[in-house]
Amino acid sequence: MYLLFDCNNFFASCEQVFRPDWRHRPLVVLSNNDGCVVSRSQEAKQMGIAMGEPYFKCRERLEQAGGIACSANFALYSNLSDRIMQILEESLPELHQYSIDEAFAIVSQRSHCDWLDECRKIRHKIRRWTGITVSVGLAPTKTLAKLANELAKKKPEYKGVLHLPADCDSVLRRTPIEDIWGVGRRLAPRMHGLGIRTAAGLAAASLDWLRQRFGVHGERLALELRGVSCLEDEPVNTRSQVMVSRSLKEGIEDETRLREALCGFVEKAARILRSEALMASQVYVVLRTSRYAENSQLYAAQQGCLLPHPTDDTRLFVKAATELLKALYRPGYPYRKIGVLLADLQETDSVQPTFDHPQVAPNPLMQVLDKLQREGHQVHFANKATEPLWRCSQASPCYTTRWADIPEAW
DNA sequence: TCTGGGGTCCTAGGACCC
DNA sequence: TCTGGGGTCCTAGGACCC
Repeated sequence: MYLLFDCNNFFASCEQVFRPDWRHRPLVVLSNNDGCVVSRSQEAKQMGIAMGEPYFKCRERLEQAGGIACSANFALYSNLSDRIMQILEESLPELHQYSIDEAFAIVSQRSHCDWLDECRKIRHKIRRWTGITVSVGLAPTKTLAKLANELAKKKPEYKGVLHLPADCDSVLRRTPIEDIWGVGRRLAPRMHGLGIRTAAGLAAASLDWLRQRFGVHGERLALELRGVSCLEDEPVNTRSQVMVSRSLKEGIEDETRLREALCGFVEKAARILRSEALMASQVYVVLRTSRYAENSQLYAAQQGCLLPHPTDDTRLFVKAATELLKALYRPGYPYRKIGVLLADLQETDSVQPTFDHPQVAPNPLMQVLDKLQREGHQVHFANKATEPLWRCSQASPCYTTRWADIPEAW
């Protein structure tokens, strides 16, 4: 059986933990550049503010309702996430974190009633210890556990915990197809067109027919809904790419300013790479104007290159990225997004030496640089932009990760 | 005026191999 | 005139997720 723990309104809830005066009010957390709504309190949801909605479209409504908007504060969210995951790990035999705010546990042996009871206790503990409310779904497959979790969140009568057995046809009949995990904005209309409107309809469809039209993905969806588990248990533990990119607050045409922004992103990406003891042998640069620009002002391009050998040296990445930007850059466009992707990652330990590069080891200069930065020293490559080029107007303090920001109680 | 960032997996098609 | 069969690897693009 799978147990899925998922935090309610996670980013919004994190903000409310340290601001009791923000509870029971419409609150939204904004994406980078204060562009889109990425998390909403219950009250904001009730106002009809949609997930992913551009902030400028709901700003006035929110302000009129006395609501609050915060810029995303990932230092805070990651830290609270770590605390919650730690509680789960201590309480459960096999846990796989799936995202910043959810984790699957795989359990067996005891009855689902025992586990329901256990989940209620864990839920209570997380609430007491972190201030965050989680919902729990229990089911024989991950897809059903997702559905159980959604229902546990929405329907107060379940009090945050729900078990769905393999034969839950009556529930599936009431579940629209677009509410199923793995059915997105493309698949849903296609399925509707073929007469599949509910989860029950999908579960009942012929596997061969689904395979033909939707590939292995469609077949797996149906099996999972029937209670036959067919998704991977083991998450891929080493990532395959590191990306750092931002939308810029204003269109930038100047190549030098773009390069400075890019170099800052390369530096950050390389630091992430080293913090996970990885090396990369491919570098990509992406550059684009606003997606919403008129055709004559629209430009989007991406180009990559292969490095002579896997490395974790920021200087080599900067050199490659700078050359790629030179190749991609076309004058006359107001660029709104730039970023770097490090790919073809390998664990430093398992990189093969070659005749040209017999010594594979973390770059010592980079190690020193990382150490200095960890200690709070400001040491950077001189080609990096010094002013942030994106907006982040109203981030909350880092209550749990920065000494100066620790809240006072009196 | 204003529209995020960072991932994964699958598939089809091309290049190449014996 | 007639031109196989069975593979692997890589990449781009499309779909999904939070």
